[in-house]
Amino acid sequence: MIEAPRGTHDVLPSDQPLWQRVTAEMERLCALYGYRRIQTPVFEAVELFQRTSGEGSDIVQKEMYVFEDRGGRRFALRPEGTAPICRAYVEHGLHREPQPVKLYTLATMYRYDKPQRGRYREHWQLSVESIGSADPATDAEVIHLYDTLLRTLGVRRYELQLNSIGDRECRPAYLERLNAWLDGHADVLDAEARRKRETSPLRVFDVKTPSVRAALADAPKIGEALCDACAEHFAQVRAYLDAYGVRYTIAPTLVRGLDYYTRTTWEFVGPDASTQASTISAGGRYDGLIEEIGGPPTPGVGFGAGIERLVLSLQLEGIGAEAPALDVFVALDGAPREDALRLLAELRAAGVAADTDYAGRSLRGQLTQAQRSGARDTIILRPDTAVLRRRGERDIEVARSEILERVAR
RNA sequence: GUGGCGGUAGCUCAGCUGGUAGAGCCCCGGGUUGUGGUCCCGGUGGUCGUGGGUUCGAAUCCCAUCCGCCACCCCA
Repeated sequence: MIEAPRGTHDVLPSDQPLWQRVTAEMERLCALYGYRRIQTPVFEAVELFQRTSGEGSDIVQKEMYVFEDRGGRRFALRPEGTAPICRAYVEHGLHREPQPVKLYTLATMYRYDKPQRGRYREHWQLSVESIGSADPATDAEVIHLYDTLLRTLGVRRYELQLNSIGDRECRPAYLERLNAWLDGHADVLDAEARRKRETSPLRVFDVKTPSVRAALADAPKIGEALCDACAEHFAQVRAYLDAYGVRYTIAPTLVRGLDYYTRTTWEFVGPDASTQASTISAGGRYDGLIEEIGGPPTPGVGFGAGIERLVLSLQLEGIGAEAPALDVFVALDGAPREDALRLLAELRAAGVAADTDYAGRSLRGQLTQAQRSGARDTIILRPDTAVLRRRGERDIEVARSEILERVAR
C-alpha cells in the first residue's frame, strides 16, 4: 500500500467546500485591496533562501528540501513565499512599475519538519507582499487585510501580537547591550539559552525555562531600544492600526525566525492557542531583502498565512461550508439509456447542473442517490413519459419536450 | 532530530490474562411507504500498518520499521 509521503496530505472532496470558502475569500479581499496575483516556481536556487532567510535560520539549517537536478544545479523546494516573490520583482523589473507593487500568491510551501497536527512538510500559504514603499501605512494595510479575512470568515478567538525589531541602525547597538546583559547574567542561562545566544541572540527570549524567563524580564528589549526613525515608524503603524480598528497586543519579545525582517514584525495566534501550531499567520517588514538578492535598495512588507491552520481554526469555531448541490438528477425507470444521456446534455448545455446513475442502481437506489446529490429536481424517465419530482412538491407528469423549461431557473 | 502514546472494515471503535475477527455508521439489494425520509430484512467489504521473532497456535507477547498524535524544537 503506497501512502502519501510523510507530512503531506490530501485535501479530499469533503474538505473542499471549506477550502473553497477560505481561498475564495482570500482572493476576493486581495483584489479588493488592490493586490495582484503572482505565481512563482515550486523550486528555486538554494542560494535565494540561504541568503535571505539567513544561514543560521532553522529553515536553512535543517528544514529545506534540497536537491540537485540532472544538470548538477542545486535547488530547494520553496520553504517560504517572500523571497521568491522578491526575486521575481527584481528579475522582471517590477521596480519600474508604480510603487508599491502589491502582490499575492496562493502556493504550497515545503519544510522538513517533524509532522504534527497543523504542521506539515507540504502546506498551503497565502503570501501577501507590498513592495517598494517604506510607508507605515503599508504595514498597517497588510495586517488589516488579514484581520479582515479572519473577521469575514467568522473567526472570533484570535490575537495579533505586534513588535518592532529595529533595523541596521539600531539593532547592532541593541545587540551589544543585550550581550552585555547576558554576559552579566551568565549564571542564569541554561544550555538552551546559551545555544540560542550562539545562533541568534534575539532568540534567547524564546526560551521556555521559567527561571530563565523570569531573569530575562529585566533584560533590555529591542522595542525599548529603537532608533528614532524606527520608533517613529512603529508609532505610525500603531496609529494606523488604531485607525483601521485593528486590535493588537504589543509583544516586546516577539522575534521571527528569518534574518530578513526589519522593524515591524507580527503574528496572528488562532483559536487553538494551546497547541504548538497556534500561529495562523506571521509577517513583517523586510527593507533589506531586495538589495540582498541583487536588486536596488527597496523596502517591503508582507506576511504568510497558513491555509490548513486557518481551516482548522474555522472548524474549531464551528464554521463549516455547504457542498455545492446538483440542480437535477435524472433517473431511469424503463426508458432507454440514450434518453437520459440526451437529456443530460441538454440540461448541462443550458447551464443546469445535472447527473444520473452510473452504478446500475435500482430505481429505489437511484432516488436515494438523487436525494444525496442535493438536487432540487428529479426527472424519472419512463418508456413514454417523464415524472418531475421537485423537493417538497407533488409529482407531476411532464412531456419530454417541456422538461428543460420546467427545470431551468 | 529527541522523547511519550497509538495504528483492527471506507469511518468510529470492541476484541480481558495468546486459541484462527465483531458492532454501529456507510455502501448495495429487498419489504413497508406518498417511488427519495422513517422502520424492518438481507448482503458486499478486513494481508488486524509492514517485516521478522517466540509459540502447537499471535490482532493479542518481543524486536525492527512505516505512518499518525502529543511534548520538545520550530514555525504557517
